[in-house]
Amino acid sequence: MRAQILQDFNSFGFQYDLLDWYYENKRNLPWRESQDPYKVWVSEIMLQQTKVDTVIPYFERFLTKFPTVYDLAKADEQDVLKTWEGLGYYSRARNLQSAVKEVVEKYGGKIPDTPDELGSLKGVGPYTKGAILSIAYNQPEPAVDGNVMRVFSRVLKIEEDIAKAKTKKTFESVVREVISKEDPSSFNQAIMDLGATICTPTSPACLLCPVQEYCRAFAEGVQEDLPIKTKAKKQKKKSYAVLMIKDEAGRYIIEKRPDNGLLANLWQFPMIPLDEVTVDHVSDWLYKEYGLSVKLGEKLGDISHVFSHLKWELVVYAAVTSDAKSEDERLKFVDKQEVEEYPFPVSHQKMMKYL
DNA sequence: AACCCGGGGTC
DNA sequence: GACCCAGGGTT
Repeated sequence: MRAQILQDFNSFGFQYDLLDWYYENKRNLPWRESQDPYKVWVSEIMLQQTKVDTVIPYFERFLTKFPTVYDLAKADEQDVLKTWEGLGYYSRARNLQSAVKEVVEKYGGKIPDTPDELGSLKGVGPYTKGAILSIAYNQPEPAVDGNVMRVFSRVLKIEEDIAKAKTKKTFESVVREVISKEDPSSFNQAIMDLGATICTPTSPACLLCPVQEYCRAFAEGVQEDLPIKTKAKKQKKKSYAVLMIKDEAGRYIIEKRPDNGLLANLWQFPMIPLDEVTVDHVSDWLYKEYGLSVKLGEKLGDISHVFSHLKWELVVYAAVTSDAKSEDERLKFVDKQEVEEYPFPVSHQKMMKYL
């Protein structure tokens, strides 16, 4: 079945030309300055669903703040989230720290180099496991991500839907056969560089491609039609009133989000779901939920924020309270300067201009 | 297998 | 807007 796909495919020629190109053209990236498994790990987590250019400054800051597994293991989670602020998918940061703690406690600080041990760490799935084993430990393991599926769907003209889990397994077995056994680290990184710079999603630069002669899609002129991927559904809309509540001492009220689900453990200005109450009952809702007495002020603005699976429509209001504290554990009264010490989602950073 | 989980860049 | 990105966890 799988052998069929690779029938008449010149794996050795492909490897040679790909690696030859990579050694001459590889990108200089901060996590490529060594093969330190910790740096490779951090970079791979940050790069999940995130472009290289976005990651670079975060990676530099993160490594400065948490240079070793020991530094990250002992860090305060809020501090870790603050360093991750703006990067998105915040569970990545929490899972990473949790896994690093396990590495320190269970493996004496040495990052495992076996598929089973590595794959059992929180946040380390099939892709990241393969990436660390190949890039840091030179093992011929597949690391199949979007780039790999795009490149090989074209080179081998694979027309299965890459959104399906089964298709990903097909690519894993393909890579397992095609990967260079001499330099698997460079091979996997070469495919990623190729996918990012030449074999791009739209208008690939086939005329510059080092493996053009091996590409079945190019031979037939169908490279733009691959990979085949079913479309994502569009976002559900949710509306909230957001209150910038000021107390009589001039402090603002912020709220810690729950420790699971969307934007877990990040902070925000209190939000009132407008599918539950209308704007004129916002302070009633707030009193019921938090025991807080608030007087609604003027409207400050509208903010729209798109996530991968939902869309927030936020209406921001000023508000005042004569309460000076709250029994509710979630709430905190902080002055304007202090707000900056807490990790906020980007949607709420957009309202800081109203402070 | 389907859904949840961010944010930014591009066309 | 729609799509993409060095995916993983949960149900």
